[in-house]
Amino acid sequence: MVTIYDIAKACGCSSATVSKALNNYPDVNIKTKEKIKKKAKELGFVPNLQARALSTKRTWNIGVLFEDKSNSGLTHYYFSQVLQAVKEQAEEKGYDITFISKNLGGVDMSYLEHCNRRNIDGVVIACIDFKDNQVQELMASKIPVVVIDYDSEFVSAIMSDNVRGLYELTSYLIALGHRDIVYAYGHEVYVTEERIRGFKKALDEAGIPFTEDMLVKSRYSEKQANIDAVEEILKREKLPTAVLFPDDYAAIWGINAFRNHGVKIPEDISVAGFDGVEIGEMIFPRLTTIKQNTVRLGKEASLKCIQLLESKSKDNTKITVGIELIPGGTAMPPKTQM
Amino acid sequence: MVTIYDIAKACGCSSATVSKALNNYPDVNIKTKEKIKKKAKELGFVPNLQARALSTKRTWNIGVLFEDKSNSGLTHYYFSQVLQAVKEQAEEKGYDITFISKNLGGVDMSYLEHCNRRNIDGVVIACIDFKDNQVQELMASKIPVVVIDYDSEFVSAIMSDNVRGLYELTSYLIALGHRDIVYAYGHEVYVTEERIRGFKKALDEAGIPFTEDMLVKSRYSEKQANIDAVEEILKREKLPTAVLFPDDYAAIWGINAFRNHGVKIPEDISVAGFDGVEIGEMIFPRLTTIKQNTVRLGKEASLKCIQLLESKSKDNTKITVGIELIPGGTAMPPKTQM
DNA sequence: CTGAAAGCGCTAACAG
DNA sequence: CTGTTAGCGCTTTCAG
Repeated sequence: MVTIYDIAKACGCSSATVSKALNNYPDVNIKTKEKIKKKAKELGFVPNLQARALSTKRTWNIGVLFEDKSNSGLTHYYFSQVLQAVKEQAEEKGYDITFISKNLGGVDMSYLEHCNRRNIDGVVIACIDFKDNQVQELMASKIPVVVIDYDSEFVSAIMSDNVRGLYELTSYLIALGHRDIVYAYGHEVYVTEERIRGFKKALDEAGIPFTEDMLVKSRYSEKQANIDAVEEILKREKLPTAVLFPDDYAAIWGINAFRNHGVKIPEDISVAGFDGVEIGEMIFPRLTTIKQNTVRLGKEASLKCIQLLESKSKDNTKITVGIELIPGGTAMPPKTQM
Repeated sequence: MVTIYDIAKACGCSSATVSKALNNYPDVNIKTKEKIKKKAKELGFVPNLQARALSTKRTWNIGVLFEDKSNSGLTHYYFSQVLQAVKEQAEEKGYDITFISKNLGGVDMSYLEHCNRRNIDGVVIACIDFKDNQVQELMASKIPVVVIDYDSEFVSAIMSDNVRGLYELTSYLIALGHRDIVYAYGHEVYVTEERIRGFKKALDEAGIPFTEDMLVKSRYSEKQANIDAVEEILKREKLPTAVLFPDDYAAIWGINAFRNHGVKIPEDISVAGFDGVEIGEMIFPRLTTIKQNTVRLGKEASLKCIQLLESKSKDNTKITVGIELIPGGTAMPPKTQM
């Protein structure tokens, strides 16, 4: 391993000058600077980030906290896209990503402790359960934090326009002629509340009275929970003409469950998802859904996090990212059975 | 931030003793050890890994190099599963993951340089293009390296039994009665060569003469390339009765392409994929495929990497992980048209 | 413009 | 069993 001392020796100057030259400080003779840089390249010098971090208190590392209840981790159809965007944007700015987890190495350790051990410069949080004590602890810490799809007084947040998402989707179905719509909603978290709000708003505007049976409890990203939801719905005397699922993944299994019971989609029941991930395009007919802008969500989160950590501050800026309705073949006008 | 000096002061001992106590060295009085540990917890001490790394030359960080030609990154249906397993296993052993990339922060930087900057302890490589100079450079470096699905004299490798995968899949189709089988193969890399070998072996054993038109060039994980492959096949005078695609993702778009041309799957043509990821279950009928054991691949890679880095060595152990045939509704006996 | 020196937080001989 | 000391590699005053 070649250090700045090796370069200093080779150039006949001090390590301080080498450091300054390599970091492009202005107060170093242009000639010596060039000489040092040349020599550094020649010797194959690679700066040691640990050493640098020790003296600068900057690791150029951004923590990413992502845990979902279904435990899909990196394989999550929706979040993997967001994470990819977070990562790409961070890398573009020179930061590496470190996943924050509990129980590292069998020792259990809080998220905050993990962050502090690694001295990450900031954290992006995208998880389902923001009520988790450890997540709260992290948000309340001195570390710059950006959350995705959560609303808090204390941290910066990037969010999808969830209210509008469900509002547009529901309005679209209503426009198709549906009135008996069921929303199989996901885990009871902030995002879900927002979506339910959008759902009700659309009904309200269309003059359709909201009744409790329009809401069925389900779960995000969980196959069985959605199959169960379908079975519950099928027990009803009067079936709805449209069912909205928590996400695209859920919708696909929901559709399959309906079909296994002989219910035709979209002929008998219209179905829609949420997220707009590629699996919605793989099935036939294409899934009607709301596309979330995962790339923007991720990039904005990274950028905001970097902005915060570079100014060593925290704030509670909110950035809302738009959504887009994607009509597909799974939602059609209801059969006129009158 | 509380340091070992703070603890030392509070306990009336030296920092050296604190360090030893906290690291469970045997040569420290059990009483003082307990006192120190208690005090450390009390003060909320969190060790600084950068500082430790600087003196121990161990960062407890494993690099993960993953680049595929389709640039899907973390959103790759197959690799995200492998990565998740690598990550989980690494974390269980106390290691964090760092993604290795080129062009960090706009500056272009080789994979090796990225590794050296971060002083990662070892690397797991799972990429398509092992011929890449930078990948080769990394494999040839002093850093312990484990590759997934590649064969090299110089590094340890974990691989799926690709030969057997295509052998079993092809044999299965032959057993169903197919003789006119086309393999739309992916990028021309090691894994592909292996699979083609398995394909030919199966034909050979069944006494079916191999002809060049049984092979069609396609690409892994790329929608358009596989649609193109389908279109090329459809131009033929005599259609095959079965088509094998590079992976499940490819197979799904292949099936859709066939259907868009009025070709019924599996009635007119049988189709199979490779990988065994969940999307194969989402479509109807379920995709016939070969399931790769992504969890084992990932875990073994992590474990091997850790074993190497802990012994500060490199070797060229090969571990082969089995595959499993998953019959699905996309492959049926061919229509008897005689 | 250059360099000496101290320090970031921790570990690792080596004495005692 | 405990403490002194010298680094690990880099940055950062502060003199010169």
